Amino acid sequence: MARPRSEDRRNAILMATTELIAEQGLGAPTAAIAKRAGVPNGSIFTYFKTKTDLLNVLYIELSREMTDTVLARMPAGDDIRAQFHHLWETWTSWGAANLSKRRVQTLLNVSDLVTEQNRNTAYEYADAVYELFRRASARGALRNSPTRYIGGLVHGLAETTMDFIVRNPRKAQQFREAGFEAAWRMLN
Amino acid sequence: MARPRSEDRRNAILMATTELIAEQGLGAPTAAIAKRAGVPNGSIFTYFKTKTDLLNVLYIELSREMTDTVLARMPAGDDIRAQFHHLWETWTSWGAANLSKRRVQTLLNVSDLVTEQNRNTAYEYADAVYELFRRASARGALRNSPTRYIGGLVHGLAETTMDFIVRNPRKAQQFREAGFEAAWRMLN
Amino acid sequence: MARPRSEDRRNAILMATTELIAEQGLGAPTAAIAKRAGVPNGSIFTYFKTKTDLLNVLYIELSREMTDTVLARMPAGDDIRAQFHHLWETWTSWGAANLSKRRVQTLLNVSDLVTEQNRNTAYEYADAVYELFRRASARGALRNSPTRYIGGLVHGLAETTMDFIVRNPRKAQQFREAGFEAAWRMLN
Amino acid sequence: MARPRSEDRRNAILMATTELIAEQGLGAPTAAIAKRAGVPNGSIFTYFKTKTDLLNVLYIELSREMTDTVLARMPAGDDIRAQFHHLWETWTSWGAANLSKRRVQTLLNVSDLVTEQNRNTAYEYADAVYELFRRASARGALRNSPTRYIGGLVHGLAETTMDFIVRNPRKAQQFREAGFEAAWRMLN
DNA sequence: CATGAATGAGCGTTCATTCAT
DNA sequence: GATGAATGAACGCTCATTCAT
Repeated sequence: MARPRSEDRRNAILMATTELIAEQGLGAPTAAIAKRAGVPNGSIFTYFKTKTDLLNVLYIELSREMTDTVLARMPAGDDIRAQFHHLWETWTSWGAANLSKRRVQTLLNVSDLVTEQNRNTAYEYADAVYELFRRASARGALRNSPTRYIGGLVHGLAETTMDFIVRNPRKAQQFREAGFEAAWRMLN
Repeated sequence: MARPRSEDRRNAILMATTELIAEQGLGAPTAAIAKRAGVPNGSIFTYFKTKTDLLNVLYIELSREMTDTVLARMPAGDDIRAQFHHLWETWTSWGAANLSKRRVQTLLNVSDLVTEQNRNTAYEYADAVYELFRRASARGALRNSPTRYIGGLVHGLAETTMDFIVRNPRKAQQFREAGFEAAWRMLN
Repeated sequence: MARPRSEDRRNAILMATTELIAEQGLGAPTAAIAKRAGVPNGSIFTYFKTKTDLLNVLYIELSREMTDTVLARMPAGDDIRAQFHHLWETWTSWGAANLSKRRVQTLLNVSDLVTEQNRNTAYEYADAVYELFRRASARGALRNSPTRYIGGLVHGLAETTMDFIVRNPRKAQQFREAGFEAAWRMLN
Repeated sequence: MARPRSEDRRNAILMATTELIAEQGLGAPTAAIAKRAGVPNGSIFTYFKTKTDLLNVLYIELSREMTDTVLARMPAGDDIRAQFHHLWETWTSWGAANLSKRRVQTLLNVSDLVTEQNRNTAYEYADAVYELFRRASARGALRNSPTRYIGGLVHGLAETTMDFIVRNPRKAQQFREAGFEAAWRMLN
């Protein structure tokens, strides 16, 4: 009966958080976030219990968005190279096009604000991605390594590749292709 | 020219900084660092102009230590695989044995506190390392990629490998070996 | 005129307030009180104009309950000692059995939230009690002192006695008896 | 070698705290206290770790001051009535002359901010006072009651008496005398 | 130079009250 | 009337840096 919580406000806060964290780091003040989002500073805390909670939610949402992006329109069938290629392209494209989101992910990944539980949740959500890694590496040097380790390795390569694409966008295609080939060789 | 016991203090501060940043993140208060170092809190600012300056110096010192470590006892001659193997072993061993230092490096790498200039200085100091990467990849998929990019890719793999070694020390050798083989394939 | 289930809500709020103030002090948030009472937080302000108003009402209700308690089954007649004894017993028993209510009274008594007017209202409601004090002290050292002062003195003794009973319930009877005798001597 | 902590500043903070707590209650903001004391608001926390700590220190200091006051110039010898009278006079005089301090004591006494340990410290410091109570009541109704309980009873009487003196200063002498006589009878 | 107190802007969070639904 | 989100001033406390001693 009362005014319902507004999905828009919640999203505005999450977007503002992404922008400000990207600009100023994890220390970005909640008051500044609120201002950017166009809400009074107390409202942050009606939508998120603490700043840490806000950042955890953001972490989850960004992880999901990234996973959804790389899995969307994934080629069906058995052509693992094509599938891995699709993943690589959509991943690096998303990252290059979403600088703030990626920066926030990077900062949250190395911070100790995100709970282990939420890290696991994100991992599980990306199950299909890891399954792809596993299949791609089934006959290579990593065939006996934990899936999560393989995922970590690919993640490292993708991150570096996105960094260089962003720093030198004109050579984006070269980085993307060289990176893909390097990753594929690593797995095989 | 003589700096009485200054050098000791300076080092005490740098070590304390490493420990506290590793424990508490970049927000670790200078006063706490001073306390850990056993020096009065004002002293930090006689040895380093600002906290940012202190962190930049630390970044440089850690980079150098790491570079020195991987280059020490590097096999001479033409056996690039042996050389890369030596680098991989010393690197991951150093990282697994110096948790705090590595954590600080990670935090500083993603922070915007370290100046571009200092990042370059560290890069240049590691020249021989990058030269090794270049030679190791001279005939592979990355043969036309910038040396720094290649270095970034290897760095990503090493980081991931150290993370997993630390998290599961009993399988250290397996991660180290699988990681080496994966990196080598990536380069070739 | 009919107030549907209002009376229930009002009482639920008053009870919840008693509990929470006892637990957390006068700073207990209205939102927490509402939650404890099982009503939406806005409801507090439909039943009470402000938090201060709520506390004033509570003060009055607690005062009345206490007065009613000590006067209930009061022996009729002229035996003042018996009457004072009845009052002493019921008072200290009520206090020992109603920790939260007594704690709230204590906090409100020393706060400046309760209006002078409401303090007077409570005093007047307890008229018969004070009259008993006056008669009990009619020939003692306090014979010329204001009734309210005498009441204050007895109140102080009763409070201390209840504190000690609560802290050491196994000796309740000893405190109650010694306290009674002490009070009686004070008055005579 | 550095600037030493200033006893003056510390005292200024304690005095300002006393005044502001008396005026506004325990919720008086530390910033307002600092302003009143003429120090920057951060200074409060160089002299006291937290607001709670400040209040605990204040509690102790006020307790000591009161104890010192009532014991100063205490008549030597065996005349217990004279000694108790001295205590009663100095106590009620001190209380009537130090409104703010007494108000703060009252507020702290019922708050849960003061630790049990500090309450005990204050109690122990007042040892000679309690010893006097014990002797004064050695043959009365309270002869078998714990000293601390007896002290509590006397405390209640003194508090009430001071309240009435303050509210009606012209009758101060009457309250003081009647109160003394009442207390003495209670004890005997 | 050594020391550690001084400084005050800034932070995350709370909360009584209002008011849109 | 019932509901609970909206509001924003206020709070206790922190901290990099300065500077009196």
